Amino acid sequence: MSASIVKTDALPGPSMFELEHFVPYRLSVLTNTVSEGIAQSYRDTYDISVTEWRILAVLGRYPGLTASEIVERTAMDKVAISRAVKNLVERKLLRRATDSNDRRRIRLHITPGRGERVLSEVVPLALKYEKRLLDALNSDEQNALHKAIQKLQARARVLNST
Amino acid sequence: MSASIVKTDALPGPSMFELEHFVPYRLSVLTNTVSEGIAQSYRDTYDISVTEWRILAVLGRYPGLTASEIVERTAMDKVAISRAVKNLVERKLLRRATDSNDRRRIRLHITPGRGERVLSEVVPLALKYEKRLLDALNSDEQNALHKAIQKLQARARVLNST
DNA sequence: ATATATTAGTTACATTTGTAACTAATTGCA
DNA sequence: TGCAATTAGTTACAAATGTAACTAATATAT
Repeated sequence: MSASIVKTDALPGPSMFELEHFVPYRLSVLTNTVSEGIAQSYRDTYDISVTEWRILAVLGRYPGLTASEIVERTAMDKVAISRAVKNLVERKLLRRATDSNDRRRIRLHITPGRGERVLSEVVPLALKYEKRLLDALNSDEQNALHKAIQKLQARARVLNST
Repeated sequence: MSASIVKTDALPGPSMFELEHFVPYRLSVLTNTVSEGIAQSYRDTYDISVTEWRILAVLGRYPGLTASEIVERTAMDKVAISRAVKNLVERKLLRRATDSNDRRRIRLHITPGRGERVLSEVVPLALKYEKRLLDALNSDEQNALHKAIQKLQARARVLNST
């Protein structure tokens, strides 16, 4: 242990600012920690990125969505989705089907084989992580969290659009 | 508006999963929205990345930290910090000073000129965004949020380490 | 005292991500 | 009809990020 002593006080005034108390920063650190933890739980066994996992998850619930519809639903970037879909199709986790009414659109489905299997195995892992995470909060605290996320998300959208 | 009707129901069972209700996902979307909003508020005027802004903020509060000490405090990557510091030094927002007791270490200080000025202008922007964001919550809800973030962060750290 | 291990920070390279330009199909409207 | 504008998705290139190897300085152990 070295003897580095650090001055921990600085000028008061307008530039006084504690990053560790700054909510956007704390949210960012928390999100990164959680994402990293969940990715850990499936990355080694299945070889899936966060984007890929989200696409599988949303297509599991809403089969036949197009890439654009996934964009609308998930706030992910359309290029990111294009790339992830390409990869998932190559690995036979997804199947493409051109929409016969509008041949620009490509409907996406999880393959009955590999796709369904991977999804059915990864979903429980994700839910288990979420459960163990939320177990840190009692029921009231969980409700408060849900409400806070919902309200902050709505507010942030408004702030950014103006 | 085209006539694309989408099946919105899927098989029940273990793979049934609603991404939009999944807390890690909701946290991620919220964090991205908020980060984007704050970055917007200073990116155009000052030319600063999120990492650079965090380094300035923490050095404003704790002058003379080394890069490693910033790593410990901020959960940012040491390579990211090295690069950002290099950039900030080139732009004369930071000054390097080799520690005379341990010449591996480089103490970092915000420059009295440009550095202090940029920090003193960006801090209020960030705080203003935070305030407008948190105004979506009443005082009780804000306290609940703080508590939730703190507890979840602690839990996530534990989950990831095991 | 000297060899070995550790620590701070940087650099090089590969991978990922973002932005903009592009192709193909469809729509709107003159 | 036919031609401009829009939409879906991809591709190409640039910028950002991550991983690992590296240099320099210090600490440790024999």
